[in-house]
Amino acid sequence: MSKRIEIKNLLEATELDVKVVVKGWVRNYRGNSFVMFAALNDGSSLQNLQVVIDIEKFDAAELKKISVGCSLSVEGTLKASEGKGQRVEVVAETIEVLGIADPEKYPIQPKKHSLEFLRENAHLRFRTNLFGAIMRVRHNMIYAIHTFFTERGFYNIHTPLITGSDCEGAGEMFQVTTLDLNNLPKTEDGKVDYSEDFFGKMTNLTVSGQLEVELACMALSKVYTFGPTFRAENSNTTRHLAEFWMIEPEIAFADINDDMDIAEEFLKYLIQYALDHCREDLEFLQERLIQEEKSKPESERSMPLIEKLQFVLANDFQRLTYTEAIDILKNSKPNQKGQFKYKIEGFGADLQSEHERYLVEKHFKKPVILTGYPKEIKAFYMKQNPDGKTVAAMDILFPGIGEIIGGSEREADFDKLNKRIEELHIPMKDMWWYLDTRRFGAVPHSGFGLGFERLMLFVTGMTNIRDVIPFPRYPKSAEF
RNA sequence: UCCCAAAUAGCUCAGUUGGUUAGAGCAUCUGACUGUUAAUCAGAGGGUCACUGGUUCAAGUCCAGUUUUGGGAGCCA
Repeated sequence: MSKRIEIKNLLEATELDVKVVVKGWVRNYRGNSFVMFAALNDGSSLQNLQVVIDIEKFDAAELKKISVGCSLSVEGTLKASEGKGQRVEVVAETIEVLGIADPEKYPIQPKKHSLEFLRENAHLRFRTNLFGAIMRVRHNMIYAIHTFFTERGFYNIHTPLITGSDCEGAGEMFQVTTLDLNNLPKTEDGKVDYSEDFFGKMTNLTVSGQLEVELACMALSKVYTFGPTFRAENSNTTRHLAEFWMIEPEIAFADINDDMDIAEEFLKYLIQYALDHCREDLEFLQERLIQEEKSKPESERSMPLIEKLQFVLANDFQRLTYTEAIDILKNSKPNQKGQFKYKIEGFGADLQSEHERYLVEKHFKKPVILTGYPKEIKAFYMKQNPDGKTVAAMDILFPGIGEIIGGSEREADFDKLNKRIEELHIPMKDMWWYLDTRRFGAVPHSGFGLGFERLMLFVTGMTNIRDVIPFPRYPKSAEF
């Protein structure tokens, strides 16, 4: 007998009445004392394949082993379905139960489960329609990211996950050590003696690959890093993870406008790719959202998922400066009526998520790119504008997500960068290598960071970031 | 970390002003039914009411602490 055929291919097959081998997991099992029906799924498609089992032809003890969650290998004939719910089905001739799933103990039922329950069973949640769809979309987005950059002459640089610099400034870090925590070597003044540690110094998991990818940029011109990043912030929200994946391109000879152009093109490319390659899964996700929002009043319901994605493609992102945004917010109704928790008084205010949401969801009603932030609220490496008070930073704000991309033109001038580092008292003794990019052949360059799971939230319409990554890591949670 | 809410059967939930033996639907098990679509119908089993302590004649219900979960905030991607 031939090799197994993936269910996706069988469902699309035009040649019927042929012998096939199909393998997968039973999603549903029902019938009567004469004929049983097993809905089989192998992950190749959202759709299940119906396996028809004529009870007379099989050993009763073997059939008894079949239940929801078990794995089967089936040989049979692909036929036009006699029933109404599907085009084709496989009439089984031999069935082997590869692995049983005790129905008293298997937690995934053929019904809707709460996302909380599935998070507690994250090891099994892949076996649901929802997480199958999410993981297929996730894979397609990963592939599209590499395709986008490859097509444009970018090189993928693997930046280190273990870093010896402690001044990246992007958040709290997880320490990496092989020292015996119960018996730490100490220096004469009583501090931990890191010269005894594996790397001979204190090391952490990276919070960003940007500084390293800038080094490669100063030779390869167009580069990107796409890897996991780690933040030890104690943040418990639907938008933060302790371990998440970030895409950080860095482009030589590009200014802040080039940076915005490519960031917008990038996001639109990824959304278009999802629409072109994940249609069935997106339709499923859309339907799920519609069902979920049925309890809400009509005015609070959001645009259907696919329509929302198409809307983003069809419209230019609204570009404006931080100063212009402050003006809009200052004069906005909620600000004047005191409906904002943090009132906008004028230049210098850090925008809170309520303000970003107002701009994106109420005022412009589309994605917004904000530029020219006050230097005080942005990172040290951003290019200082001639006005002496703002930097060439840009944030892309998406509805429902908030900041999806943060980027900037980098300060290429050694003296200006060094002065900023001194002003902020950043400990740069371990960062001599970064400053060398400005000492030797510095060029204007720009880049940005896209939080991959935030993109996934937008594309899938999911609302909790813990549901768009296979194994979420967040405070008090590293079970699976 | 802060604010608000919640934790009852495998799952989703109900449980009145504190008062006999804590309920339902789904799932599971048994049976019925010749093609089902989250099949249907009948019956059965299934509970340390998150944990610890307190108030009370009496606590799933009230109080305190702890843990976990959800929503929001901060930090950010």
